[in-house]
Order: sequence, then structure tokens, then C-alpha cells
Amino acid sequence: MMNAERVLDALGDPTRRLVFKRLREGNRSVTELARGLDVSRPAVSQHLKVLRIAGLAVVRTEGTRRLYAIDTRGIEAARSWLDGFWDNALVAFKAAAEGEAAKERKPR
Amino acid sequence: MMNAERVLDALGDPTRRLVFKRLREGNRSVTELARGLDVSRPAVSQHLKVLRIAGLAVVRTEGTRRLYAIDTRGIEAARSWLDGFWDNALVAFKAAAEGEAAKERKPR
DNA sequence: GACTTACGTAAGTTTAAACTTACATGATGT
DNA sequence: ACATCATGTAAGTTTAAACTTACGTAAGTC
Repeated sequence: MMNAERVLDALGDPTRRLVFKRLREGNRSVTELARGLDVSRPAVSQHLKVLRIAGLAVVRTEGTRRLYAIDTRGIEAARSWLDGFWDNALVAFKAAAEGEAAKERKPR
Repeated sequence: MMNAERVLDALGDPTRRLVFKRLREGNRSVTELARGLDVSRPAVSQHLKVLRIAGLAVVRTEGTRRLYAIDTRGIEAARSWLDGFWDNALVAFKAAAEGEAAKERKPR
């Protein structure tokens, strides 16, 4: 089972999310992924390692290159984690919303 | 619309996730939430602010206390964001699988 | 009105992690 | 065998953000 919290840690960085988003384009090499991003190629390599360990990316070696792609297992893990809050939260939020509505609208 | 990336940034910290998880217990004051956690009460306050801005928590003032609860909007935003990868990921995976299949066909 | 409780925030410190440079490795081409 | 390409990782630096202490404020209590 994938560790959902590890996934959230992985997705908690903007640059890493950029790398992750570029994985949608299909199988990409590290150099390709680094192109356009304003961080160095080794930095991207490190981000990919984190994504891989989190279960958000898979890698396949092809010759001298390493092609990365999205791994759905990490996504699924994060989804389940979020869903765990859904039921409980809905009740609590409803109660809070009713409390807020009863009071005068007050920003901040 | 809630900013999904802001939600992910918010959930990217372990301590903040701990606070968030404690919100499941229902409406809790800052002092209550801080109890048990190994960070100071102001630290929890700061985490709650981040959660609130991200759309993961709502607050309701009751006398001198401020009761926090889970806000489902942030959760929903994160879910949608993740779902945006789901389809693409499947496509990429398919493409990868086909590439693999083409390779598999020859050797062995 | 003084005192307490509960809290948010400012200011400064500490720490974790993101990043860079430099280097080592393994595959491919000549 | 040598050169090149693509990459991962070690080591050290830099930076962002998590944290603490100190303070100010608003609501409740005596």
C-alpha cells in the first residue's frame, strides 16, 4: 500500500508539482523534463526520485535515457486519504456553516 | 473556486496534517488542538491560518474561543486536481504499455 | 475596573529541504 | 579503446517556512 502522507509531502512543493504536471505529456527523459523549468537538471532528478518513492512516477530505462511517466498508485493513495475526511468533514462543516449563517456576515 | 495547489501546499507539512486530522473530532478550539501536539499554541494558530486560507478549515467565534472545523471545499479542490491527472495518466500508461508490448513481441 | 482566558500576530531564530556544482557510472557510437 | 550522452548522487550552500517568545486585543469573570 502506498503511503498517502508521503504523496502529500511530495506534492507539497511547487517545482515538484511542475515536474509532475509535465509527466502528463507522456514518457519524458530527465533532460526533456528539465527543459523550460528554471531549475537545474540534477534538481529535476532529485524531484523525480521523490515522486518515484511516493508512488507518483514510474521509470523505464531505454538505452542511456530514463523515461518517466505518471504512476496512478500515488494519486489513488492521496484520493483515499482525502476521502477519509469527506464524511466526517461534511457533518462538521454543515454544523459550522449553520452557525455562521446565524451570525451576521463578518469578513476575516 | 478554491486553489488546489494552495491546498497541496497546506497539506505538505506533517504537523499541519496532524492539526487537520484533529479537526475530524469536530469543533475544537486552538488550545484543544494544540494539546498533545509537540508544538506551541501559536504554531498551531499559524497552521490553522494556512488551512483556513487554503479552504481546508472554517472558524466560528464562540465567546472568547474560536472553534475550527474541516472545510470540504479544500478537499474537493484537491480531489479535482488529482482527478485531472487520472485520465492523462491512464493514456500515458497505455502508450507506455504499448511501447513495452512492441518490445516484448520480439525477444525471448 | 481589574483580572483572566483564549487567541492572533510581529519579530527573530532555527531547521528542513530545495538547489547548485562537481563527480562517478553505464550505455551508445566511432 | 576513446569519446559522448544521459543520468544519479554526494557535498555543500542557500532559502523558505516552521517554530518560539513576546506582545496586543477582545470577550468573559469577579
